[in-house]
Amino acid sequence: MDTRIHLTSDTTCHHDFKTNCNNCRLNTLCLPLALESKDIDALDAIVQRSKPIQKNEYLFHEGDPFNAIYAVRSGSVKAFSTTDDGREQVTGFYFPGELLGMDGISRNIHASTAKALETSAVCEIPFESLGELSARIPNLQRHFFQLMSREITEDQQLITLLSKNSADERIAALLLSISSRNARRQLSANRFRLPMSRVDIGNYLGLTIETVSRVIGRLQKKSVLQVDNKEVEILNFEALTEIAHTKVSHREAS
Amino acid sequence: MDTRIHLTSDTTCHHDFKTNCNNCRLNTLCLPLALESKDIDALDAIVQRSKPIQKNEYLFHEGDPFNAIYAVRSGSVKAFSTTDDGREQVTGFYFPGELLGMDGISRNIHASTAKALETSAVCEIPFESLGELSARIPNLQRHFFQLMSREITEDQQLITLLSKNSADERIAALLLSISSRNARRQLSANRFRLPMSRVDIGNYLGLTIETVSRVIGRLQKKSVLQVDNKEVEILNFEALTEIAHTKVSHREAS
DNA sequence: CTTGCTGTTTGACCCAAGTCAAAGCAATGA
DNA sequence: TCATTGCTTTGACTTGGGTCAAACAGCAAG
Repeated sequence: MDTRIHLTSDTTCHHDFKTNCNNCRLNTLCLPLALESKDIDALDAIVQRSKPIQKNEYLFHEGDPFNAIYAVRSGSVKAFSTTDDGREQVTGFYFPGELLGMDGISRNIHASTAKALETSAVCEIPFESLGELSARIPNLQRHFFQLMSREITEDQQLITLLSKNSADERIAALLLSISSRNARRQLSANRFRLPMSRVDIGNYLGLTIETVSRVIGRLQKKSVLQVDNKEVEILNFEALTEIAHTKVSHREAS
Repeated sequence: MDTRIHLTSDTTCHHDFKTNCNNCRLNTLCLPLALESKDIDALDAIVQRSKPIQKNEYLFHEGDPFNAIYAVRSGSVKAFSTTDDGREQVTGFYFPGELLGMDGISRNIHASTAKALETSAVCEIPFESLGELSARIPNLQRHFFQLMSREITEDQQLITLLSKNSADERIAALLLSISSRNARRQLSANRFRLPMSRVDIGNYLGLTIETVSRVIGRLQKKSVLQVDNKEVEILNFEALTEIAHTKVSHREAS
């Protein structure tokens, strides 16, 4: 049998209520989506919940053996990989209800490092067990395929953003992405706190911090945003959307 | 006009011998990898082979209902998506033994368009059947998870390339990628024909055709490459590798 | 052969974003 | 209280690669 230390719901006693996938507020976003209650119980049985991890703590490192994928329960996490020459590339920010670590499946080794941007709680989903369960629950298999596929399409959107869009467009697109992910969790789409630093934003979007800062300044001057350090308020949603989609007259391709 | 072609197993009679996954030269690269012979037969039973598709014909279009993924058997294919404002972003080039179309799983609609760069043959793998088969053959499920994960890691490498590297580095990296994929298929790593146009290269790498042309010119002047239109010879592999990894003194991040 | 079409190369110029430098502004803590 | 440390902002300057334009090369059709 499985020799991993088993975290029973007992270890979650620190919390006010017994956490499980069935009563998790995020189960309409996360892996349990579209599962029947009994299937959620089966999934729940393999999911391990840990006590919160602190800001700047790591969930896993690039090169670590891959055993599990992770779902963010609260807080936020950034994933990044390190290039040959030691530079980092932030490949994603993950919010509650979102899954990370799927890039480790291909070589059975984590391809990126995951670091908490703030105090966060995560669910660990052992991949071996998830595979077995998927083989028995077609809906789970399909849904997991879909989540991996979504990661692919999101990466491809980022590729397009980096390849074709100006600094202003990139920043606008990131803010809109965060906004819509907030909305998905019933939080304000117009007012939120950025959990990541300017450095992280710049790194993610392929820009320097100076450019990030200047763009944000520019958007404030245009009354599109109101930014106080990490607190963001979108004053003009329309305008921001407009900026994100502005076509810079590139020549047509292929 | 819709140039899509209809794939039925009947159409494979045109070939000299019965093609199947078991005797396919690519079965050590493709989906059958690591399957036992009888499992390969099961996979083979769901795979549909078509007669070759011509240059510039489409395999599927962005927005089409998603039913199958595709494996390139010969030739080459490019995938691209179209942005709101009508510009294209090439998201990948696919060579024999490589799978494409996995970005369609998430929304059950193809997220990109696939177009043959030259006369090519592909295998169509109905996704529904692949899911069922995966549930019965653990190795197949695992391998397919791995192939999707590889797509993710490769997209993330492209993200890093676009976000952090100069034009020279991007071109060098692409050439090395094509070279190593050729080697994987027992073809020359030093001499090959680029199936895609300069426009496609530029589009993929986030550069204009002029820049692509200039960089290639520069690499020829340095005797790293010998290029005649689409024919490429790598004269100095070391140097090319060096160029691909050159650290442009960016400031450190995060 | 010429004409037209499509893709590639080359040159001259320009600008968005990178670089360098310095100042501002929290938060922490002795 | 005032250093200390780590962001973030702002300004002045530079540059890689984009833009525009023109020439060139390959190839198919007439």
